[in-house]
Amino acid sequence: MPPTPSTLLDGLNEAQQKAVMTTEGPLLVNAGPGTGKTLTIVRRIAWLVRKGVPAGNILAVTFTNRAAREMKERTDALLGEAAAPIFIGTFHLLGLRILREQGRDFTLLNRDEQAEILKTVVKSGAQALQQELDRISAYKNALGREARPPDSYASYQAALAERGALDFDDLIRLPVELLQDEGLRRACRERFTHIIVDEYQDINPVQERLLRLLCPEQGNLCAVGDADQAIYSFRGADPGNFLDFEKDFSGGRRIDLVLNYRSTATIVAAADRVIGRNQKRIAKQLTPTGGQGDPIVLYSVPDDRGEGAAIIDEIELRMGGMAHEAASESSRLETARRSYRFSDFAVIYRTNAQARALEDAFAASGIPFQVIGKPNSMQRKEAEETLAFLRALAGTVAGTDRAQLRPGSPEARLLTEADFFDPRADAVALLTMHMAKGLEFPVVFVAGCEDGLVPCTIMKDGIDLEEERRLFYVGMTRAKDQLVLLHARKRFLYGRSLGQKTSPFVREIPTGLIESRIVADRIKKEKPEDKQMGLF
DNA sequence: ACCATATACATTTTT
DNA sequence: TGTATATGGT
Repeated sequence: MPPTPSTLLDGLNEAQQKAVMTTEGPLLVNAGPGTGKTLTIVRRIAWLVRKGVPAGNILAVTFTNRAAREMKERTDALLGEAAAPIFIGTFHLLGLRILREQGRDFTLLNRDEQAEILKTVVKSGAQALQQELDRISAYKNALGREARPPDSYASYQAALAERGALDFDDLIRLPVELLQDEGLRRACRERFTHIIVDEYQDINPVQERLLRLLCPEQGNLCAVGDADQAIYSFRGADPGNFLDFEKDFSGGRRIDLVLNYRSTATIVAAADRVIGRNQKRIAKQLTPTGGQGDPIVLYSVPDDRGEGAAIIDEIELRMGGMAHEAASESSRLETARRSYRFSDFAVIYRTNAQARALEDAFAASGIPFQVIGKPNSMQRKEAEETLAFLRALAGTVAGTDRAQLRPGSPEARLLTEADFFDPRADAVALLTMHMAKGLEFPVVFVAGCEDGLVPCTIMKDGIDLEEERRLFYVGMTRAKDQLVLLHARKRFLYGRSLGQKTSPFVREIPTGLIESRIVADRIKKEKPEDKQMGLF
């Protein structure tokens, strides 16, 4: 029995209900971390259908396949067959569909193929090629805001055209060009009468333009997101679109989702205090619904090896290591008394370079772990082959329920490694703060909480301090039960010694919410046998 | 074509 | 400090 409109509001708080029921006109849903954003979007879609909006008129766009898939599965679960005509997908899939429907035929290039083609028109090393590709991408996404295209631009574009090829950026850029045609624009606007955009704070100028073309001035555009989690401006995303939404869409409404269902009150209070320091934001007070929980733990460790050791110690303690049970003071903690799986833990860091020392520590401990991120060049070929196979498989499987996907087709090419990541694998996740967005874990370790790394100023000065703070905020708010911050008093990174001071962001957390633990420097002349014994 | 050695240089990256 | 590319030799 399909749910009636009233059951679609069940279990939602007042703000969520409003976000579901405010179906006409521009609407900004300002949704803090853990506030039930996806639930709200899915109920809104179902609500629209139950209110009589033809399912084919609904457009829901996201940035990642993962988010799109989750949204699609949950919508299907609510609506069943009736959900089929709803477009739920990434910006790139939307662009691809528009191009296909307009009769455009093309092959879609992946990054390596782009580099191959660029290599035919400019002579430079692999690294320089990658940089040039980045510049080309930035230019395309800036939509002419950038004054001059990079030197190779014209010849690169000519080389693409010669081969009838498009790159990922073209999937958004070209539809924007096509939609300059008034007839097509009108047709699209009639088709998509209700638009929902997830992670709106991360849209770039071309994506914004595309939305403007698809949606009339006072149209039913529902922008969902959180300016406090805007972490991709270095890539051309413009959080100003989110902040200025109410100005840009006059008569638009705003609904704040502030009730956090994910984290303990301690974690919410700490994160809220930290992010409150930012100026460029829509102030909202994130409010916990859960219990107080344990204090945030701040470890001060001698160096990066000590950091790995402390993390492993804490994990073993929670996995019921008998050796720790009686000895450790930590067994008093609430989180120490619960039972965990390895996949309940995540180690989050600012730079990939930090992963190595942590990997070594995990490898030595025997705790299963997986580093989520870029494969190195050695693994890359292998990964690419596996990926091609999986894409082909996905093509045949998906092809059975929808004609949306053939092996090797451009649509299959939109799938990435992350889309085949098996979340059931019971292993500790090691990942960057960027990769962690949208995920949650019962226990989160944030490694490298030192000045220079959080915020990350070692590479470049003139960083965006507020974006760095948002990153740390994203990291903190991934934790459900327990947040553990680690600060190495000494760290070697890129051949430089750094990390004497604790991260200034950590110092913004009220002291009452933090419990400090200091691991002393190792005694200089420790016998090697003792160290070995200590591992077992 | 290959291997050894020099040297430059280093974040984050949804598709 | 490491890696990845550039170079110079064979």
